[in-house]
Amino acid sequence: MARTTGSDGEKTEAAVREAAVNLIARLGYEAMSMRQLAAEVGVQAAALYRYFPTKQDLLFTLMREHMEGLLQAWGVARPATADPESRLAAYVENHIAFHIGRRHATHVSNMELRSLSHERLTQILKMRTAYEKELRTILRDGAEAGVFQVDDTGLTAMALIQMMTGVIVWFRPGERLSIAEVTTTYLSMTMRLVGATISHGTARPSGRARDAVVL
Amino acid sequence: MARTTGSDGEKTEAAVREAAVNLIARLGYEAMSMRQLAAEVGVQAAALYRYFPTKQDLLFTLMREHMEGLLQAWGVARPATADPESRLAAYVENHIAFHIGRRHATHVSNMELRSLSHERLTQILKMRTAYEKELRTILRDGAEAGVFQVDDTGLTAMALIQMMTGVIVWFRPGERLSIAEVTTTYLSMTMRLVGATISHGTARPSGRARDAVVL
DNA sequence: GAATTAATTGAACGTTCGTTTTATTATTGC
DNA sequence: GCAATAATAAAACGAACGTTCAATTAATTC
Repeated sequence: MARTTGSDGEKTEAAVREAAVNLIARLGYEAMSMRQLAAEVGVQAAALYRYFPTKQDLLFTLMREHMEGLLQAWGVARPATADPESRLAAYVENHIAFHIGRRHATHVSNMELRSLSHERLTQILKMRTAYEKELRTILRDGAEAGVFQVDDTGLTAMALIQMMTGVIVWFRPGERLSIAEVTTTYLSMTMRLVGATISHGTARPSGRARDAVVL
Repeated sequence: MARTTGSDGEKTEAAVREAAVNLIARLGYEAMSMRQLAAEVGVQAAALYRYFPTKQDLLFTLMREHMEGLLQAWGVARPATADPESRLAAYVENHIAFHIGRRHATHVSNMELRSLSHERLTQILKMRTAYEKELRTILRDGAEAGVFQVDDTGLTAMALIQMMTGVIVWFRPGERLSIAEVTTTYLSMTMRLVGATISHGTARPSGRARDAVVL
């Protein structure tokens, strides 16, 4: 046999991407074989090479598009406000929503970096650094404005991102907590962690509280 | 050739363990071949099977001993005090010190769980859960005593552990920050995150501050 | 110093891997 | 409906994989 009835390049490629994200997230990139992936799509292994020249090209494509999506999502969600607290809240909300919505892809992007060539690793890390820099800027602005109490901007940014991204490790949709509840709790924890004097969306308690949260 | 002069089973096994931790951390379990590991040790691949019956047995041994070490370290560091703040501080300090000291082993234990059989995965997760439960207990005690402000004990415990363990991703000994500095900063962030009314080791500011950090 | 045991080599086994090549069939454009 | 093109199957490639086995030599025991 050769071309099958109803076969369509676009649909096959989309099916390959989706199956690849799921399989790599579950088994790991090295452990997933091209034959396994092909079987999941309902196709022979050779057919995959019409869409991705090598296995690593497939991985890189998934990762690059994930990072592009993350940066784009933040570009849309980023508020016009100068207020650091609102910006931090928007960052947290966008980060959690995006990562919960794409748990598998996030897993792949975080866990399989070592399977990329040096050049491609650099490309992905560049995007990641750009995304993290956005958070550092917010933290620094907040610290300079006196609304955040931050010992070390870089370290705090890393701690926050690790904490937030960690959601995908234990969160399962439909279990005890809803996405909204999780987001609310993480927002509270974030605001306390950076020593914000008020919580986002709450009335300002007129000043006196600030010093109390200073370590 | 056969047995080499000066060969010693104990030394070889120790060398295999050390090389395996480093190689798996760098390349991943699936990507590391037994021949590669043997070469690193300076031995033929067949010699490895004198010490570990299969590749997965090797991985499991590394992980189990890592988790046992973590639980044991906490058993030693755990303070006799009932004071939740001191206990939390001890937990954070022990966690960070242990994980920075064994970055590679931690990497392996966190990233290669999916390469274990179901039965062995269960064993490792049981130990991990026991360790995490210690933190949840501290947080609950603190919340009940009114010295911590915690929305959700389980969620907060996960967030804290993700945050702290994340240190191994970016921390490199000898760079900008010392272990002591990192620990101090993480301790501050932790105490703020849980809404502790005072910081560990600082004089108590006589009460009035507590409400200020409530979200 | 002979017998036993410990430690390792070297070669081989069957399997699976990513990938390439060639042939074949479905779809599309004229 | 015929030519061109798109999408796949089927088979094969050499390389690498985890693992086993028999042979061999070093160290230990008596």
